[in-house]
Amino acid sequence: MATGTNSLELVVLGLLKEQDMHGYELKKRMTESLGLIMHASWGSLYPALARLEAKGAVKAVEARPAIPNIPMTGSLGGERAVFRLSGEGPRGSRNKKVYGITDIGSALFTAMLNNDSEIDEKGFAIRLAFANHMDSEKRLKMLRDRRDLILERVKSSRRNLEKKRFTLEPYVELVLEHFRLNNSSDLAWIEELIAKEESSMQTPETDLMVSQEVQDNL
Amino acid sequence: MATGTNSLELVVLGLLKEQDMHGYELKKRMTESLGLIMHASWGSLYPALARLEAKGAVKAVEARPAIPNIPMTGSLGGERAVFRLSGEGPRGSRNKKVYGITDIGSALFTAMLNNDSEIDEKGFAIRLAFANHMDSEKRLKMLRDRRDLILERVKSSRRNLEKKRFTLEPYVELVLEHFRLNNSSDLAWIEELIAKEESSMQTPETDLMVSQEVQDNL
DNA sequence: GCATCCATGTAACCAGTTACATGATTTG
DNA sequence: CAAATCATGTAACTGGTTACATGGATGC
Repeated sequence: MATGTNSLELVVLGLLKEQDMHGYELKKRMTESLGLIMHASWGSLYPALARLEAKGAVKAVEARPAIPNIPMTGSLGGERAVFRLSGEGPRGSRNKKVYGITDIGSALFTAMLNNDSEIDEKGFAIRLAFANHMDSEKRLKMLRDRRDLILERVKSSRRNLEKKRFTLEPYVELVLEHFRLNNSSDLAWIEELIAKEESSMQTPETDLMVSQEVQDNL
Repeated sequence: MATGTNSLELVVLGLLKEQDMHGYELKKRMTESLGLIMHASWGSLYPALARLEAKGAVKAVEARPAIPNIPMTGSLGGERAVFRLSGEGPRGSRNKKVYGITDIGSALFTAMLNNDSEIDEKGFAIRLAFANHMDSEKRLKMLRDRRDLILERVKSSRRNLEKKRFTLEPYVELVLEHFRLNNSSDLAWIEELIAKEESSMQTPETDLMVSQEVQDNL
């Protein structure tokens, strides 16, 4: 069972990796930055958080540390600040349940992100959105898999159209044509990403994303 | 609840409108002609058929009386069915259960097709695919609604990007950019369809919105 | 005569939705 | 102090999925 393909949990973990947040904030942030890609309703977000908490992937923390200008280094193990921070979020804090990601959560995030069995459009977009947390081999593999999948789909559609023994209704033809165009455009985009990825592999040093990843794993 | 916007049922009815079919055939046909747009699994198709039958929207018929225009290789099956069938139930010669659409089904199809509350991408594509069964006013309304929705989405995304107080991860930016491009392309396509629809309507005295837009374009 | 398609269905599960229920805090 | 917004959650439902169970027909 590829039960690890829960996109929402992946996104929650990905956002909590950046900074501690409570549910409401999480959703706001989600729609603000990823709104075009995906969205979540309260009825899915809170249960997702509860599931993650039950797994030990996230845990409630007392307060949110100030938005770090510099990536934190020593946040592990030590108690988070018990004191109120003067310049914190726009609203005061009570009743809020601020979540932070745990080591288990980080591991789960990586596992979900690297889980190859994801195939659908949205899942791909989400994984790609967090692709700076993957190593470039995995990234490349994901891109190539996606390309192959689309290619296969297009080919099979063309095959079906050729051997078709029936007349398509006019609007079906229209929609199909548009979908084919979209597929081509997606394909071109992915090919471009693959090319970029490949060329950047040949100059492995000074890769921002890699160094970020290294930082994350510390 | 039964009035829901069930895409699968809509498609089933739409296909049965063309010709009588049994479940297996239905699915084959579905993936052959609409494969890029949607797909169904056995576990969803057969229950959908059962639901439609329970509603009286489809019923099992003996053989396929069918559409004479489209040459089919299924005449052999028809012969056999006629041969074996005398007092038997609607369940055909083999174990096949050939379905036909009823008047109720036709009405349901129209109702679903004209149901405005549909908003998501797939639902739109499917409705558009069967848009030759809508009258052109409804078609136009659907197209405009879709255009407005995408427009709104793009605007809101742009708004969020402007006021953003956080740094987007690099790949998020990348994916977002692609989604924005896709939205633009969709938008252009829909505008084109709208224009075509308007020009083919040629009933200037009735539709206020059309005349307004025509004025704008002058 | 055995594999492979054709053909129909059920059961368990899954990720998500809408609608509901509740209450705290801020602001005009 | 009322309205809006912030904030968290539950319940019932929806529209699917995969895996399973079964068996007839075809073809090699």
